[in-house]
Amino acid sequence: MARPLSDTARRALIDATLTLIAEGGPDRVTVDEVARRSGVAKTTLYRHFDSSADLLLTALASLRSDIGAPDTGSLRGDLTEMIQRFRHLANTMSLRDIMIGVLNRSLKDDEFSSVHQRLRDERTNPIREVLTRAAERGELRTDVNIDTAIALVEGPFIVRQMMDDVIPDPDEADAIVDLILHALCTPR
Amino acid sequence: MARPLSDTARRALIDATLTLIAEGGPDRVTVDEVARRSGVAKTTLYRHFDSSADLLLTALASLRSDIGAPDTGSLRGDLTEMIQRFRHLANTMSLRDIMIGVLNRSLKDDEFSSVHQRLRDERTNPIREVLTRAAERGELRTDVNIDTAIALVEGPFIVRQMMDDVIPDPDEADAIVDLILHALCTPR
DNA sequence: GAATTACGCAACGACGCTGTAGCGTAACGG
DNA sequence: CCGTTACGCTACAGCGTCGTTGCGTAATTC
Repeated sequence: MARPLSDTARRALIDATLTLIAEGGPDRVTVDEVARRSGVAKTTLYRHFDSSADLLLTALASLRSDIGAPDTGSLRGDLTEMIQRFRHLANTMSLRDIMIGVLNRSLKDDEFSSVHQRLRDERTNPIREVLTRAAERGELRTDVNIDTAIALVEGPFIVRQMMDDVIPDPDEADAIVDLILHALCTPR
Repeated sequence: MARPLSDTARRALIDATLTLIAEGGPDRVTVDEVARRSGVAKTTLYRHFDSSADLLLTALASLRSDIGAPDTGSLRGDLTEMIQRFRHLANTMSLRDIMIGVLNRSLKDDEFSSVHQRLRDERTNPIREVLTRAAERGELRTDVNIDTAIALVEGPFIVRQMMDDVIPDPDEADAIVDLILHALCTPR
């Protein structure tokens, strides 16, 4: 009948939430802080979202960490390009805090498991794609399982980022790629 | 002069804390629950420990996740054995919850960073050891950097455990080891 | 055996956070 | 232009957790 929920307010809320997430992961998001930063009253926040979790999950749903699958013509080229994009993404937001925060919440809340799953897919799908193309080109040995190969590719980078809080520099990335290619490719 | 702090109470507290940690990670540890399970009064808990964090850190300090470095004579044998031990450890306690929980706390508390660091060392040191021995035996290519190799070895398992919540079964483990050996070893 | 002090218990205060109530104001739809 | 309803504000209730207080009891040291 009368005044509808303002889309501006909704966006401001989600934007503020995303900013907080990007700064330090989900744990840094509190309704008071979101309200303060967005300039939207807390009461209004609850008119737009059922709960703190609802807001957080909605914001996370619009958090794109997609890295895409390049097609340079060689597996080495594709991997190097993907690592480059990954480095850029990790410099844009505190990817580590986000992953750890989401992971931690997913221990207790299935809704967050889905978010984690989606983030995981956005990371592995491009790897699967470039590996599949490499296989079609005959670059890969025929006895390698694709899922195992994916774990081998992303593993070292996940470990360096999550465990050591270090994003491999280009040199180290090249060294890792070398090892990966040795593992996966037909000897020539 | 008179009655000293009871070592029995202290142990009961730490044991209860460790049990809770093993069950579901640090987040499951609350002073009330520790007091309840240990049968020790909460007031007594605070006579033994400065704070909840103090108790938790003390308990974590006595949490051994050491996996040791086997010496079977071959890199393949060593890795397979280590994976076996890892599987056993992960079945004994909720290793994933612990790692994630510690990691999450380490985002905000440096004391937990040290714990994470120690757990990390207990995991990587054995790998370093078996890799070094493999290098001495001439199994490894001479151009592989040891730290890069470590990341390559543990990466796939960390990913499978932390991200997928799956502990590789022996078959998958073997497949991963095959890839690792292809990456690291001299072609023969 | 006496002095000292840890222990258990129950209750409570403090803190950070989520979510709500009441009310005046202003924006939007008919 | 009028009715409806979102909005902002302030204050507050609720919840889970940590940490404390006061007190009676019992263990341990000298």
